[in-house]
Amino acid sequence: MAANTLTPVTLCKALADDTRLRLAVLLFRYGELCVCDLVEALQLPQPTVSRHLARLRSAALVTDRREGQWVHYRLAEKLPDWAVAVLTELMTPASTLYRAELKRGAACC
Amino acid sequence: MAANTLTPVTLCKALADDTRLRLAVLLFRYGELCVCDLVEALQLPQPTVSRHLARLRSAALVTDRREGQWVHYRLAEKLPDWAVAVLTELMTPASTLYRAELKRGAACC
DNA sequence: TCAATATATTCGCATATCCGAATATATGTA
DNA sequence: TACATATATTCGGATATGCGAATATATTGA
Repeated sequence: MAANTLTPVTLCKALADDTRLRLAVLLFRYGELCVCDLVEALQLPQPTVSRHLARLRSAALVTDRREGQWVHYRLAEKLPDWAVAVLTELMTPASTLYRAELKRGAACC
Repeated sequence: MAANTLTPVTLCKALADDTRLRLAVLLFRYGELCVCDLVEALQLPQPTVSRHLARLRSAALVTDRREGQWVHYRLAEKLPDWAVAVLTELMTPASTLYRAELKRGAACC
């Protein structure tokens, strides 16, 4: 998957899936999270989460950072202002819909 | 295509295509437009435009109104606030990208 | 080096999406 | 009624997407 420039359509495609939007909600709210946190929060198979994270990464929406055996994901720092604004506007309705919460106590890393 | 409730993912899917985003930009900017205006503005085959308008309609993002032989489309009036906000934030980058303009003089209706 | 843990990738399949081409439907007018 | 214009739908094929299952890779620690 080639790294894309973030355009409005690229962003919409990236968020046009429940799993990826839930991931975006979690990263937006919690900042940086490792894959195991996200797997735990979404209650989905790890390969599924990894594949969707790869999509978000190839859309230039998130970046990853390896730290030992863990890989931490976060929203890209260089996101254009409009992208941050769109994400911000999506957060409230998406959060209401998904009620995604991290079980911080059960964190694996 | 069954009429959907507008959710964040539904909205993103609806806008996750260049043609549909361009249609949304035009309707956002100009209010109400007939299909022939949109066909002229986008320089795309009429069936293509109609199909994408149908997608926007089934996403509950636009409504149509027949007036004689013309069908006028506009953004739905009952859009949730968050959807209007998302659209608003997408307008500037999308307009810059597409530079979609209506040739009002050549309007067909 | 071997085993355990965390993460990513590949494969095969079902379904969705997009498009061009052709056709169907609706309205207005002669 | 017949024809022209505006719009919608259908069809067939190419490509994209999402998923479960299996497997590969990377890191850590014994």
